[in-house]
Amino acid sequence: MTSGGIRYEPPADVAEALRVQEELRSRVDLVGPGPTAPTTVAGLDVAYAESGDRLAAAVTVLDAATLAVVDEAVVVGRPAFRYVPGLFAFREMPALLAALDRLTVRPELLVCDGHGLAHPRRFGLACHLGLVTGLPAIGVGKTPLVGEWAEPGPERGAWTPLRDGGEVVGRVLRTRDEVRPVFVSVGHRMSLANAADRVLALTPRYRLPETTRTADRLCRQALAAALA
DNA sequence: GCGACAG
DNA sequence: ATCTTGTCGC
Repeated sequence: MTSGGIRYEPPADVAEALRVQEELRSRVDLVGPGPTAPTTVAGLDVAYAESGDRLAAAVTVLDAATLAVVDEAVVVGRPAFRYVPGLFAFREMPALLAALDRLTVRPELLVCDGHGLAHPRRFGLACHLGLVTGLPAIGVGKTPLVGEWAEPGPERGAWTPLRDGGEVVGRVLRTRDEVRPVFVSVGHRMSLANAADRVLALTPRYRLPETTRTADRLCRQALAAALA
């Protein structure tokens, strides 16, 4: 049980969701620095049915050194909120927490498929998940939501700051040579530099972290099985 | 008012 | 997110 059996009620509407973000944002730990050599790292991802009314949320826990999957859990359910940019977390949170609850191993770090601080109100999915579970968390987005940046160098490891409203909210990080960069931001209890290091440690071969790749495969197959 | 907008 | 044809390359 990773979330400690945390209860999580989705908001009734957009106004309430905004109030919840406003209330929780101040409780995010932006100091970190978080684990530099974690033993286990979890990846979280969600797959949706084309009808849009069903989803599968998966969590995979990897041995941080070998990147082998040591635990996993997946739940099929319904989106808890309609998709609204900036309120994305409310959609997947209940299912992801349910999946986390089914883990046997409590991971030392959560790698989320979406942003953390790189969010219009500095409270993206990674912040929300980290805060609710109490675990260190980072966000790895495939496309930007907010901010401006300069193109990082072409080699793996190159990065540039992602800035929004004058503040650095993340890093645009190249995880593979000559491949489109990813957007890394702090979720909870992590420093930005450590978050970027952890992402590089999870991307020995592909653009996206192994954690999100394994979670992605798991939720897709679970959704297909559930719909069959 | 118009366009942008994680997954 | 999901749909979707072809295409380039290991």
